[in-house]
Amino acid sequence: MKLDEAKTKFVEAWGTFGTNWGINRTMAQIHALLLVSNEPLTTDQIMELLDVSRGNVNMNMRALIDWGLAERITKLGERAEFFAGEKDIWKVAVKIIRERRKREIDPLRKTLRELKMIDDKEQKKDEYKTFIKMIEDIDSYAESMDRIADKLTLADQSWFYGTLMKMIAK
Amino acid sequence: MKLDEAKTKFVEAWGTFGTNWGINRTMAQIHALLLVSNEPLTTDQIMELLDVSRGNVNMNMRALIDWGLAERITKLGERAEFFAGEKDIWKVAVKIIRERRKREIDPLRKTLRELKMIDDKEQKKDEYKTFIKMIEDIDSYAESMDRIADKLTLADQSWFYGTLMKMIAK
DNA sequence: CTAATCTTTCAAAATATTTTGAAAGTTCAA
DNA sequence: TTGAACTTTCAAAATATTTTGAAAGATTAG
Repeated sequence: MKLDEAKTKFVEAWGTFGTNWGINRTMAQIHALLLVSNEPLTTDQIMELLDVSRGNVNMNMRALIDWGLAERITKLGERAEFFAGEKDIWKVAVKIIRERRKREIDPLRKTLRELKMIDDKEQKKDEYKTFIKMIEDIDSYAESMDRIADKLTLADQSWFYGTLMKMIAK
Repeated sequence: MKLDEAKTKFVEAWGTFGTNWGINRTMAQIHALLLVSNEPLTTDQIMELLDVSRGNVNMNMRALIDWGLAERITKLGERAEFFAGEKDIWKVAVKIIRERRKREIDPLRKTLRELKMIDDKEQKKDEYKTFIKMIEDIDSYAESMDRIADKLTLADQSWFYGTLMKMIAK
């Protein structure tokens, strides 16, 4: 396989994987494109390379910037904006974890807290106890995941690959 | 809030969260319904309670059984099949992790392996080195996640809440 | 065997999500 | 100012996913 071919395949594949973890295809493809590009790219270049519309690039670039996965670059003497991708895979991973946590864990825990507010008079029932036990089990698990996500997010790479992975080792 | 009200809210909420982690709404709602039901339910009961079609219940029940989140129950003297949900939240979590790993990590690593097969003559280029470095960084991170998922999946609850969480503790 | 009861399938319909593209908005050099 | 170059917005179109429901397939009691 040629290098360029591999890069193209990478962009396509990253787009597909993105959809598996809640990132839309174009957003993931733009991100992949920035990852394999040596130079920052303009909106027009991205439109051309991915064959998508201007609006699509614009919206998804904003999302990428919002996630911290891309940044705007202005070049002196150039009118158009350029975009560069975060190339440090560790940082990319941390940012993705952060967003997923925000979308997947936080709202879950919020809802669980609300569900615990049940009328006093019903609290004698066995059925109540079973229900609350389940809610609390879920929340306890969610809390653990939250802590793990937090730790991973703040940790540095060497703690992760060293200390943590040694502990996890088979 | 009344207990029944809370249960209904839980079913609705679980449906919404499901979609955030790649499970469709009905599948997650059926799962939630089984979680809050004291007795196993029939297809007709689920149709009635969730107000969805027979085909929908049937397809999503199969998926739940496939994931190991529900099981078929036959009652002596009853013609219809009943379904019960896995109530142990720890086991539920383990099964969800297993499926997500299968969908999110395995195919990624497979693709990355394929992308490394680049023509010899291009391997001198700096551009090649940068690309391969990135692919390997991603794979190394994916491998770590894979190991963590594996460990979590095989671990027992006490190791998770005890040993691991102590290590992660802030 | 037959009919009643229950389960499964899948093409078509409904719904949800993503993408387009043209118009409006902004910025800046002249 | 003006207008060229660029960015943003968002309603409508395209696409993807989920759901329906009726028909076909199984199973069992009689």
